Amino acid sequence: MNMGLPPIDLKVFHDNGYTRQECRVTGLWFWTCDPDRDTCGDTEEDEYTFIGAPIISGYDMRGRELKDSMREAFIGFLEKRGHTRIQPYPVLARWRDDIHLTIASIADFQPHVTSGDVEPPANPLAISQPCIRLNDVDAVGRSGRHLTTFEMMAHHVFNKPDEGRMFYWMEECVKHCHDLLCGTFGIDPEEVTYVENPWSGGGNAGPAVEVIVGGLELATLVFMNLAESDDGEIEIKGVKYSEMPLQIIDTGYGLERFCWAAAGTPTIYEAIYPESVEWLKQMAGFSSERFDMNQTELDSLLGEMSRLFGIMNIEAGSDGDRMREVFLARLAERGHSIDVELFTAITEPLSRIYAIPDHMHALANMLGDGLVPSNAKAGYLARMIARRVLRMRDELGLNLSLADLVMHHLDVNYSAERMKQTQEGLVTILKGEEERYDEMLRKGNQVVKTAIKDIPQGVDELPDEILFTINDSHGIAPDLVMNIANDLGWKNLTLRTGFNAEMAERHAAMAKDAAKAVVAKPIVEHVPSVPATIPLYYEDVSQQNFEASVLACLELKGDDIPEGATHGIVLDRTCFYPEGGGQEGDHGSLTCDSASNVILDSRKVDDLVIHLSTGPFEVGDMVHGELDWGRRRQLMDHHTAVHIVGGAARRLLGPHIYQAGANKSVDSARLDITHHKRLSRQDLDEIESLANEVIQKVSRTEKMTLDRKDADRKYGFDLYQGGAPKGSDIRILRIADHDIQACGGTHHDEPGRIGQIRIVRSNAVQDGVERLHIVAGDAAMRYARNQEDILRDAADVFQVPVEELPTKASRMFSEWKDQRKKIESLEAEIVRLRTSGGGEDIAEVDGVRVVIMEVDGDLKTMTKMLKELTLDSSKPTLAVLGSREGGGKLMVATTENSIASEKFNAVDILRGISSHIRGGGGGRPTFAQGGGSNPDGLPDALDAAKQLIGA
RNA sequence: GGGCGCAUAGAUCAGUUGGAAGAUCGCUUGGUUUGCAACCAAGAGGCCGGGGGUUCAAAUCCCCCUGCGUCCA
Repeated sequence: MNMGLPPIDLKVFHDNGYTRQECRVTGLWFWTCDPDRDTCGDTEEDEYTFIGAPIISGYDMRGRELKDSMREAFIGFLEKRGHTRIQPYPVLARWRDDIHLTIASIADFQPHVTSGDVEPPANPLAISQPCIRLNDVDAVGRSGRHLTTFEMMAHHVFNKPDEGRMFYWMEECVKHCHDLLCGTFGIDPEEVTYVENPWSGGGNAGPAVEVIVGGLELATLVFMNLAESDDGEIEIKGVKYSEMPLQIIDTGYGLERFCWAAAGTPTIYEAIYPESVEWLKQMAGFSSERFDMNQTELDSLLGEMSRLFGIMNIEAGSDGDRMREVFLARLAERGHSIDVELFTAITEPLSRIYAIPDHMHALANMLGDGLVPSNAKAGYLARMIARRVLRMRDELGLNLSLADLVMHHLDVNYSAERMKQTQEGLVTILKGEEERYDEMLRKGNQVVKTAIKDIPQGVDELPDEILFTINDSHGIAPDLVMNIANDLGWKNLTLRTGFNAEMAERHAAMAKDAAKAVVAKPIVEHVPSVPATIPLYYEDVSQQNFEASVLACLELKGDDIPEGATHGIVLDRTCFYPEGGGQEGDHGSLTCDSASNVILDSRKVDDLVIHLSTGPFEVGDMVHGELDWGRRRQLMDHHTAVHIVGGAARRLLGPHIYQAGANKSVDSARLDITHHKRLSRQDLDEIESLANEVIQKVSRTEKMTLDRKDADRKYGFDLYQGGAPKGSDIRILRIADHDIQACGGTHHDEPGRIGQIRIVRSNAVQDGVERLHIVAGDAAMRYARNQEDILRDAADVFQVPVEELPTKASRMFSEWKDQRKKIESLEAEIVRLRTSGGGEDIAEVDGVRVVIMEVDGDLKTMTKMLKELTLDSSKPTLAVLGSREGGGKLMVATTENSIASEKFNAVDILRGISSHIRGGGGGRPTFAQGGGSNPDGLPDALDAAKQLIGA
């Protein structure tokens, strides 16, 4: 067995004088042409060499202009060498269902191209793909090099050696890279090391080369030719792999890092966002004078710090205090002796000034692609970024809104032609986010106040549970809680070292618990190996019956089987549409000479349609299939209507409207759309009107099947509203220019057949996703009739015409309220009358008025009576009331703070007498109440009370 | 996708182990003042989100629904 991978020994290395060495620090093998070098370049001993001394020359510009030239140089170089330029994909990975954001250029081609099912858009190709990665979001601004959003420049090759298609492999790939670095960019070859470091992930692996330039990893070249396999002959990190037919070159060149190496600025942020950094420094009053330095001294210090950060690994959650000590000690070794205060005073504001433009860029990328902020899924990521910006803005004391920040960013750093969202839409969304953030802070203050009000002001720590709950449930981070508590007077409070790391661990543990995915049980145990079912429903959507032969008859399994269905029938062809794309499966019947069965549902398993039948057929039977056409037509009404409503919503509300889910049943349809605020009835009316206009105006829907590559190119990724489809052929439904999407459902050829569309109501599925409830065709009429029935029934109750229902109902309601109040005051009056006189119920014991009587009424009425009796402090009273209602009720009360309450304990008296009604009870010493299950014992209970008290 | 929290007067929110529905602001009326602000006094204003359950007793405990918030993946 061949353990591991062979050395990467290429002609291009030898031709350029490179030799293979083992790194003294990491133990990795690497190639270098510097005779003195014994480290691979990416170690804690290899400092950046380009700070203040650009390693790539000829790029004096900064910011957007620098990025544009660098990108152009890269792609232009590859174009000259036979690569085709591909336009970047969106940062929202809508063609995938496993990730929200595009995290690498290769993500564009996963899973269909990398699996070999679909041809790449070009081969070999060159691209610069905007990516977003939020794993290291805490390090952004602090490390000098981390970014949440960056462009991954790449050349990709998809080889199929078995089919004789081998474009190029390692040798040519590394040569392209080396020629680019040392030729086009003029980098000194001694600064470049190639580190052998096999790559593995997601079931694939292969040899890989990390390209380190001046101590910074500028690129990675991955040669993916292995797939996980139990009897594989190559082992990497304990997993066995074998070669696969598709061999892919996946490279990644960090555009921003090239820019940094060409600019030689203290941090990467000054290279790519220089105007923003300057602007924010000004706005925040950050200048060298503030630290008693001149600009040169400050720059030199920052450069030194950046070099140090480059070799010290700052991990989120590591011990900040210790890290800082080591850092400051090493900084002092380099002639920059500063104390902790100065260090903090410089790095805290600066890290925010650096992070804000990066975060704004990520926001522009995400929202620009039409993302709507939300409390779940990808939308949450955008909200989190927006909140981080707002938080940093507040900490910097900037008098700027999120909208101000984004406008500045678009103006200075962004190429607006990339944006699908309008600038106006962007500003509206961000204004909404800022309002929400302000509201969260306001509420948070209140929450903290309530949570800590019983905690003594002298303590120095808050219970962990309080901090966890406030963070998780109210969005107030622990250190913000400290600030708020401090303002409220708890001056000694501090946050325990490592608390934030503990909280992160806790969240990680929770996420682990939640990871147990529920997999739906298959409805058949074994999928038979018979030819794929031919779908007649695509050729003619109005075909209602057909002849077919039975290929398999299966036993049905699982919980998800309709009542009465016993067998799954597989035919060679069918008009039964199987459940899919939110459209429910068809019903109907199958008949042959010897049997006739009802079909209760149709499902798709792999490429077979399974007819859920009430009985079996023999394999080989010729059957006649008959569709429940009323049901199917209604489903088509609803499915087609959903497309039309979605298109109408997009046209009226904006380009961020995207389908987040849909369901089409017989009674109604649901369409979930992404939108940043709740829809009003007026919004719904407008969408409804436009949808009905479309039905009238568009005479035919257009259906076509395209190769995925052509579909992507022609219509873009908005096609995949219904989710990421599988396979290489994409069925497309087009309703004029109104709506175009990939969809495998059945639709009317003529939209007019729907008749009418009504949007019944909307509700929020989650923040940022609005669910529209739609009825169309006959269902719309049934719905309208049903509504009218409800109205008529309600009107009959009030005995008024339907038109007068609202007036009548509101008058009845206010009368009911008035009368309720009147009854209350009358009850009080009765109590006053009953308790004011002398009578046999009233006695006096030791100067305390004692009232013992049986009354009518429930606990609430009795409570009022007791109030009347005992609230007057000039007449100290002990009252015992009993009622026969609900099994018998007893109440005992004394006048508070009087001789009555001193002499008598209401709870004791109640307990002493409640046995007579077989019950219990309790309360306070001055007010007790109880009940039982023996109303007839009430007189005895009251007599017992008299004896007990001595009245 | 998973977790947590909230819903009480027109507004903002308290409400302890289940046992008498509250505060502040606003509102109305009266007083004070040339007038306003301020102040004093009195008063009105509650299906405690909806539905079910447990209990002698639920704003409070349990379940479901609706609306809202928030954290994590």
